[in-house]
Amino acid sequence: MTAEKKAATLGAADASPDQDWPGGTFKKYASSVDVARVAGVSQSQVSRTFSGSSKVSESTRKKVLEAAERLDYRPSLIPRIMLTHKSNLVAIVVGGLYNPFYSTVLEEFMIRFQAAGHQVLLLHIPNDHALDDVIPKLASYRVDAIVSALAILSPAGAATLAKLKIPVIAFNTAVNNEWVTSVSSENFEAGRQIADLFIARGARSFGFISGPSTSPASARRREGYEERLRERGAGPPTVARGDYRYEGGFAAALSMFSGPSRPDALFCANDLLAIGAIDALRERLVLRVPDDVLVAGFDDIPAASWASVGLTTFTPDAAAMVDETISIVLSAANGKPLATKPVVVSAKLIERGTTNRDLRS
Amino acid sequence: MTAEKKAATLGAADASPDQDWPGGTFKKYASSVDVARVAGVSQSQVSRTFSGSSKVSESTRKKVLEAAERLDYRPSLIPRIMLTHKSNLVAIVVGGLYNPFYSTVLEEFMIRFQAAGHQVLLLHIPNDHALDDVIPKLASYRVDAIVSALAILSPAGAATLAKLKIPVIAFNTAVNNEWVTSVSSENFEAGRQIADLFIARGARSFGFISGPSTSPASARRREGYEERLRERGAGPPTVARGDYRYEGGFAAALSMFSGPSRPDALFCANDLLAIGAIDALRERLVLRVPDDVLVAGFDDIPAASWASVGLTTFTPDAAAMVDETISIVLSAANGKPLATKPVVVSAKLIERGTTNRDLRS
DNA sequence: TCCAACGATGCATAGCTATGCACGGCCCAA
DNA sequence: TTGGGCCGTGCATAGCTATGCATCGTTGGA
Repeated sequence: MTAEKKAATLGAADASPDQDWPGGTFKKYASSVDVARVAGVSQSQVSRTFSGSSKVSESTRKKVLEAAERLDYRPSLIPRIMLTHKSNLVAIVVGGLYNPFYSTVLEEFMIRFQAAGHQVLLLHIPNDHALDDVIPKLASYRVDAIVSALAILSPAGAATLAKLKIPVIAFNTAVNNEWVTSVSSENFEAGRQIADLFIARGARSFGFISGPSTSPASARRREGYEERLRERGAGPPTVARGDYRYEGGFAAALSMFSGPSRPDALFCANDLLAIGAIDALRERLVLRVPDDVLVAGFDDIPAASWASVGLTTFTPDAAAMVDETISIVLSAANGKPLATKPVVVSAKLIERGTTNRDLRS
Repeated sequence: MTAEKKAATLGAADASPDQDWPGGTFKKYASSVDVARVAGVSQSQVSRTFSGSSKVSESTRKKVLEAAERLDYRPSLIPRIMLTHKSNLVAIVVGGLYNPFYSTVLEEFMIRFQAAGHQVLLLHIPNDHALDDVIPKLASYRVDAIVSALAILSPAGAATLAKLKIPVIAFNTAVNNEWVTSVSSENFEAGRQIADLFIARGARSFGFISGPSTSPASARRREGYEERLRERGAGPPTVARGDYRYEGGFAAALSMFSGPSRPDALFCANDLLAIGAIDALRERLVLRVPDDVLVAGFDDIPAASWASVGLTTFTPDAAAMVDETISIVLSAANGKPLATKPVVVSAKLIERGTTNRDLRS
């Protein structure tokens, strides 16, 4: 028993690491040094055993693994982060999870990042003004990249993030600069497609329920919708503002249909708005969908395919968006700025019951 | 310019930290040493400036902050973790986010943990057999606590987690041992309450759609339901197995109502199952809810209060559950085992349209 | 005027792992 | 027998911050 150097040698007297230091510091985990002492080898060999290096003999490996087992040793990643300047941590910033679309995307992200050997640090931001509060934390944990799944990321917010000099991938937002790139679904084209579908179904007057005024995705969907309506010679849509939530769609539809112009086709900036609007039409205004009003949304959340809803909508190919994001993150190594153009993935129209009627017949 | 010790002195020649070392190592962030060099003070004073210690003069503080600004310096938390054995990281393990209840809870957690100065490491586990894969990661990142928001955590899984000697709080699961404690909603009592409600509404024959067979929450809800039915002299409920998803409720209701016994009151282990069942009844079997069948669920997800659904259900007081969990985590310091009994928070019955009919009239 | 007290500063070190380098032993070929 | 690889091992150090301790200069009180 050679316990001369340190007064307290962990594992020499007792195999349990739960003990107080003479100095008063509390030692929670066994270290590679402790394992080395118990196994009777050098710390180097412990490290090499766990890093899978070949430079360790079978007998040593066995001794090390036995000692590690006894001490419940698991190598810490923390020093490695210090040495390599890579934490393998990716931060995902989310605004709200009330929209199932974002839950789905978040789940997909987790699975993919974990498979790629990264861990996910999750941060919540009530509004993008609060971004400044979390910036220091992001930097302090030395995250390798930041994925912003905020519905809205203002240019100012993007600039704040860029100051960190950490690669940022913004989801569904058009901003991009040296450090921020974006991955979005095809919004403009979807707006055009739905206009064509409504017209093909015989609609004459049109409505649009938007997301928050600052949401670029909502704006693009509306622009495509309006452009195509104009091209086809239809009048401009009546517009009401929602907030991407069920209640917003409900209220917006109520006010829109109590006004002078009652559209017979209604495009909503996302599915939650659309479902809220449908409920307002059916349950409060006693209008039939699709017989009186055609309705379409965007996102293809699970509820859109419920039998009682059957909402026509767009599937944004979330898997492809996540794929693109991951590959950008993985290629953005060594702290160099991103050299990526904004990525746009297609959104596929899924027609269901809420547009399944020819209004002319 | 005294740059004798190190060949490459960051900030002495150039204020930008983006440069390659002669040694080849890439330096991504400025360190406190770099700041100290630029500010012309010792590293200690830089550290003290940022830790808010009072032992630093106004002039020094100013010089330090200026230099830090120029170098984009943000103190790293990594060395602190090494010194204190506390990472301020809390891992949240989730199984699936398809159930909006878990999204809501997760969001609540994030907000509360961030407010308490912790960061959230999010992990996804397809099934609790895969727990073993993430255990090493959890240990390697030295998380302070683990919150399991898995719908199901088997005793074996709990034992695996306990081996880590990290406090584990299991959500909605009854297991608990020296390292694992649980926070659940009142399930048994809810089952009893809904039996009383059904009987008060004049129901005669009863049904239950369960979650996965291994879910303790589902089992408890059923037990309370069956016990109270027995006490009130009603026959045992017809039971079908679902999987906590909409599709499972839909299929279970179809099969149950194509069988010999058609219940006129149906309790489902969660809201998604209930909504699936309602859609099957209304859209496929052309039965009316609540006129022909009363239906109730559990969780009070947002869709439960949609006008088109109006589902009678139980609100599990997620806020209280999160509160309890957080306080357990915060009190579980210094690697000591938990000394907490399982916590049970109440669930409040919310009656809506799907039970709003007296079947006798 | 002298000493105590205090405020500010710098030095040195802990904390843990990965890895370059040197060294010792061994085997094999010449 | 000898020398050149080669395998395995240990030593020493980088990486960054917090903090106990010693030092130094200053101020205030006796």
